[in-house]
Amino acid sequence: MDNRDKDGLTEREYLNGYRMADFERPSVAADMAIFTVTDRDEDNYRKLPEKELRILLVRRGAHPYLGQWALPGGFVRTGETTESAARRELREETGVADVHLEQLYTFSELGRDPRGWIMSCSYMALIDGENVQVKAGDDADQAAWFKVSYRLLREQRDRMKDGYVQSLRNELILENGSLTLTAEVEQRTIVSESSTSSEYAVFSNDGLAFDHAKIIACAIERLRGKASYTDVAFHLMPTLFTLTELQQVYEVILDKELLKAAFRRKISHLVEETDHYAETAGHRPSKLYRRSWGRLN
Amino acid sequence: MDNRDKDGLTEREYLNGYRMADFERPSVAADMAIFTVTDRDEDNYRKLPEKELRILLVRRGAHPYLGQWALPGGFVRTGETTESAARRELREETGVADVHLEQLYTFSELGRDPRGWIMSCSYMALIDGENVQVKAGDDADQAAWFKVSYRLLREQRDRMKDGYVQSLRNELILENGSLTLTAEVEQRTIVSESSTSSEYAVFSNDGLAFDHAKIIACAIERLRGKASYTDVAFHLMPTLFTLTELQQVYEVILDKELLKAAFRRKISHLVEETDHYAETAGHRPSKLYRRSWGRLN
DNA sequence: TTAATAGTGTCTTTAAGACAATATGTT
DNA sequence: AACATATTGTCTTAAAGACACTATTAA
Repeated sequence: MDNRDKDGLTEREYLNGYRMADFERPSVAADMAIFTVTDRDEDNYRKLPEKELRILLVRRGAHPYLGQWALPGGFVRTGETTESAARRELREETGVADVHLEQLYTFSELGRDPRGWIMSCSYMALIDGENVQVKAGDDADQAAWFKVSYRLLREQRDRMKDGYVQSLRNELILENGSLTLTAEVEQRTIVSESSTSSEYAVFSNDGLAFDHAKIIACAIERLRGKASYTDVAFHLMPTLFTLTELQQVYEVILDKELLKAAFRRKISHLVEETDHYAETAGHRPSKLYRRSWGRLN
Repeated sequence: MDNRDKDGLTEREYLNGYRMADFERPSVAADMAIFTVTDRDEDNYRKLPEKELRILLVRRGAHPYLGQWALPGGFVRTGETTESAARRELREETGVADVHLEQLYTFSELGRDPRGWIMSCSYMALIDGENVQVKAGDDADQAAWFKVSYRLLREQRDRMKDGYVQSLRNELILENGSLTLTAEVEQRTIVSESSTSSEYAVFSNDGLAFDHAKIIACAIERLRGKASYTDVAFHLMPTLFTLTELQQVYEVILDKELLKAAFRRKISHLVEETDHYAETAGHRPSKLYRRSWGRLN
């Protein structure tokens, strides 16, 4: 380890004399798509409540994008990793510490923030519905949970000489009470012999700050993807739950109905019965299950 | 849009007066795991050559990690996105422009670079074997293609009160001629009711600079994952190829043998026959296929 | 003819889709 | 009994695994 470089310096000597080169550096922010699933109030008390996927947004009280809604987030500070910055913001915003957090993507397009050169390392967080301490809906921090809808509007595929271009136009609708934010996000994928490249473009955008519509689209697609081949969705569940609730959570994530019998077969090895039953309401009560740590695959 | 903030400023006024806050900012590098697949020379000319997965590494000519091997990469400069920085480095390093490039993960652990606060936004690139202009093996830029082997050494799962901890210890071996770099990378996943978190730790490391063993592990796992449910692997193929070659490429990526009949069924809708045949060598010649742009799913 | 690979056929196993039948609470 | 959901059974369909058989070339 006392290798010497072309100037005859050891590593220690080199580093002692090292000044971080004097070029401009970007700011890096950690922004988060925090999801939870909640019950929608049901008029008929004998019917089961429907589930809704919700995301936490914060109303901006300062320029830029004053008054618009943004993902919770903030700059990564000295001594922090992007993940610890995300956790700090999460704690500040929701008071919850123990949540599922995973990195999504780092956005670095020029001009994504009018204040200057700012990258966003984005994260997805999942919180179980019962842990959602309010701080939502109240006006304290101007944070609120928005119901999420993300649906394919148009699909187009154009054949090229050596490949094709595929455009998936999705409509993102975020609702909180009478407040509705909408955006159209297009995912354009160019596939050729030598490469596949995919990027998001925001078409219309009503009420969302920065490029956060892109980040939200990216998060939803990640959530859908992982829900179908991993067990992340369990992080949206409370400790005890019924199989119907579990299925509803999958359905609201995937935005698609599932067959009951097949669903139960598929997740049977991930859960185990308990002795408890759901407090019933006008019909046969269902067993409560918990997540099983037996042998998963 | 002439919203005024609490100081009575419009957005334009605010931005004109805005100085990027004076806290320290990180440097951001773009580092790349560039893969290709090449033939191994075969002694018996009647046998088919085996395929090898290879990765491009660069020998460091300066501190830190002088003399060790690193992923190609460099700092993101003003006016660049992380992706354009990656493309620039790729062009400088290989001369190839049109390759498959996808973002992997942003590493930001403190101390990952002794020079200071430096994040790495990592990318995976795939180049088809025939496009690999040398610049490999030659000593020009001290860049070389290393054969990749990444195998599970040990798997362990410890049950916890509300979850489990899983450790997957993998051995990474990179070979170029008589030069061998090795590292043991452990992926530790902690699964609890409320979260799943996964991180890499490097145990032993012989010859790889920085935390690049982690990045390489991450890239290999991404490549394996995507190969099994997308068609990225085609980006490692030349325009015309035999089905056996295609299968070999899948096998070398997944590090596992596949059944011929099943494999052909599975990829049949992704390829189309041509009139050409492989130049034969002591046995029945095989048809050449090309990628099909018909209807993919 | 033999070595070696190319290409296909088919039986089995497993998982998913579809849908119906039965069970058990409350009102 | 009627309502509403819970839970299970089973037939069908589709995909994957396993393995063997036939085909075709050069040496």
